[in-house]
Amino acid sequence: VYLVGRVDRGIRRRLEGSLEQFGLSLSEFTLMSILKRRPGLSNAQLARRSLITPQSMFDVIVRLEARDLVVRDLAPAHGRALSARLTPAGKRLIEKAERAAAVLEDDLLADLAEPERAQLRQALIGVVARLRDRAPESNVLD
Amino acid sequence: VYLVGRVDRGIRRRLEGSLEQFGLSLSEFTLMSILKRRPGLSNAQLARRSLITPQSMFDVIVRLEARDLVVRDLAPAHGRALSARLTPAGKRLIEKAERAAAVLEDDLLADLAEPERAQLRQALIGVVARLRDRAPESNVLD
DNA sequence: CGGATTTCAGTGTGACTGAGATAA
DNA sequence: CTTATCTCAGTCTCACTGAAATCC
Repeated sequence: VYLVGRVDRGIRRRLEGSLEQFGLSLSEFTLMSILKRRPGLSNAQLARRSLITPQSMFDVIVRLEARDLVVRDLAPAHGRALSARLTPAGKRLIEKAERAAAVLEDDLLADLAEPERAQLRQALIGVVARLRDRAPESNVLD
Repeated sequence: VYLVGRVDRGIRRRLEGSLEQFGLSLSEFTLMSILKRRPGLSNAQLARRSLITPQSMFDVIVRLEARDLVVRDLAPAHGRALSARLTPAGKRLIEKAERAAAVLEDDLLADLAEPERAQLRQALIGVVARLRDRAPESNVLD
């Protein structure tokens, strides 16, 4: 249980150090990284995906919007929901940042061969799924 | 990379909720859990093990000391270092808290059979080791 | 003196809860 | 009316940096 905590704190410090050259915090990096793969998600959807509250996610989005790395427009036919996506500048920045992150990840996983890496990834994805299942307001569709 | 972050945030919320019945924060729980297995470690040693600064660890220890869950005495022949250990009350409390944590962990790993669990554990331990290697002041001996 | 440790003090980020406005 | 969203405001815990004192 707290092995995950230690790994997270360690990665956090390392990755934060590596991301500051891009002016990105870890939460900003994470958000942009999700948005790159799933453009068009709303704030509420992003929050559920990341297992944080919509209010917390909102802070992150606002900061990135102010820097013109993210834009939002009204989601097609869906209440007040705002659909978020990366701007061209945002895309360029996340590409560079992800390359730095990949270097770090590769270093941390140096002891593991490819099949084991995939297995680790799968195991973690499984745990995330379980965490979301058990969440107070689970919304599997997002 | 950020899979770990998501898992950690999810576990954090869940575990914090489950630990508050014991009046323990997650960092307090983690410290006591380490101390149970490795009694006699100093503040600086505990900090290195947990990948946080000695100042941060200090805050946690002070709180637990005030509640008589942890005591410290001068380490045998080693400068100013104070050797920390659990009090009987501390031992009783961590036993109960760990049982609650085990239930949660079991639930999260429900999809994985025992060999895969062991493999996941080993992979994470490997990453922690790598993180400590790369740390600014690595002290492998602790 | 130098290195490791403990301790005190101040800071700040990132998440949280609570409350209000708007839209289907 | 209910539900989901977005938004604003305030709070708080945790770890951080900086600095000082102590001990081989």
